[in-house]
Amino acid sequence: MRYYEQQHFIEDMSLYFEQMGLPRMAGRVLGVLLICNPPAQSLTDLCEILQASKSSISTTTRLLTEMGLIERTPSPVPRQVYFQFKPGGWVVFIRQRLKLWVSLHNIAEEGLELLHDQDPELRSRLQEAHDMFSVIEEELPTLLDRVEKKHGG
Amino acid sequence: MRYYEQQHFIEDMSLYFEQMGLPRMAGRVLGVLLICNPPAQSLTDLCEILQASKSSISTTTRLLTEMGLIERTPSPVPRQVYFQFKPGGWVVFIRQRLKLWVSLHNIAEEGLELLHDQDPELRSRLQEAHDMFSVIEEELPTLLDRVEKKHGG
DNA sequence: CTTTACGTTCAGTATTGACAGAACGTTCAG
DNA sequence: CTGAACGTTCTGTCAATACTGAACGTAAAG
Repeated sequence: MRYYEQQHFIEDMSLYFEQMGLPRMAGRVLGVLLICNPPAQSLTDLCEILQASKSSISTTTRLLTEMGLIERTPSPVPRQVYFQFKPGGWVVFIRQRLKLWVSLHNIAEEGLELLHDQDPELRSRLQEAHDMFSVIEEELPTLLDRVEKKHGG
Repeated sequence: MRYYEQQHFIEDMSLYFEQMGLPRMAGRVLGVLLICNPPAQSLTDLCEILQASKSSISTTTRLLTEMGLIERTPSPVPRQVYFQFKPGGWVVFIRQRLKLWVSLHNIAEEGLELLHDQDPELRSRLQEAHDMFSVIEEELPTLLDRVEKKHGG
């Protein structure tokens, strides 16, 4: 029976989201939408599959939509909202996380201003962060563009 | 007065850690250890500066030590434990976060196994994740090595 | 026009986890 | 040997938040 393996996958996604500081339910919903067949599921379907309330599924789908990981699809049934994984969603997702990473870039600058008249040895603590995120901020987007093109083309 | 700007910096670090799904206190302690002079502070000092309890500072320093962001230093005073920012800590930190990112790589593989007999169109949802993290996992470490050498050498 | 099914939003509940306080062990000073 | 200062660990408490249930609005069906 494949059911338990599917459940396991969904649980892993849940755990992943938790470690990223995101709601577990978002991981579970995304987990379903990554392995389900057909790929589009209605909100009611998701409630059924995950044994969760309409409200939590509704708010979760909204979150995932804002994150660019899922999208609404034309519904085959009137009055039902269908969702599916959004192609290219992973790149958007990582771009957002990257943005979070490099926000430390600004904080490091803020700190360096505080230490502007201090010994370079003291400033190195923050200089290190500043330099690293400069490199990452510069290089990673092009790296992601490469991935994007590979998939899109 | 520079006090308020320092407080602002510490609060920004706190917020940053929160967004990364880490304890705020860890951000605050690190914030202090990034701008303090002298760079090494005792646990008692940190309690004083942050107006926090010994217990929370103690657990937080342990966490930050495990994360490779701070380290204990030889104490100038007996029976007191001194901490400072650990040179190269930022790279270690990002390496750990990267590890978290690419753990999705394994989850994607797990999912692809579930869909091994399915249509490629269905598998593309996970294939996209798998490919992206492959690239990141391959390229980012060398990028970080570059940063490390720049600073270390 | 009425009823029903669906999704959204709001208020309430439960759970998680961050932090404080207390108790303990250890080490230095007197 | 006694006492005090320090750090760690354990337990309890409080706050944040994820999730549920109920009320509401809406649109289709009969």
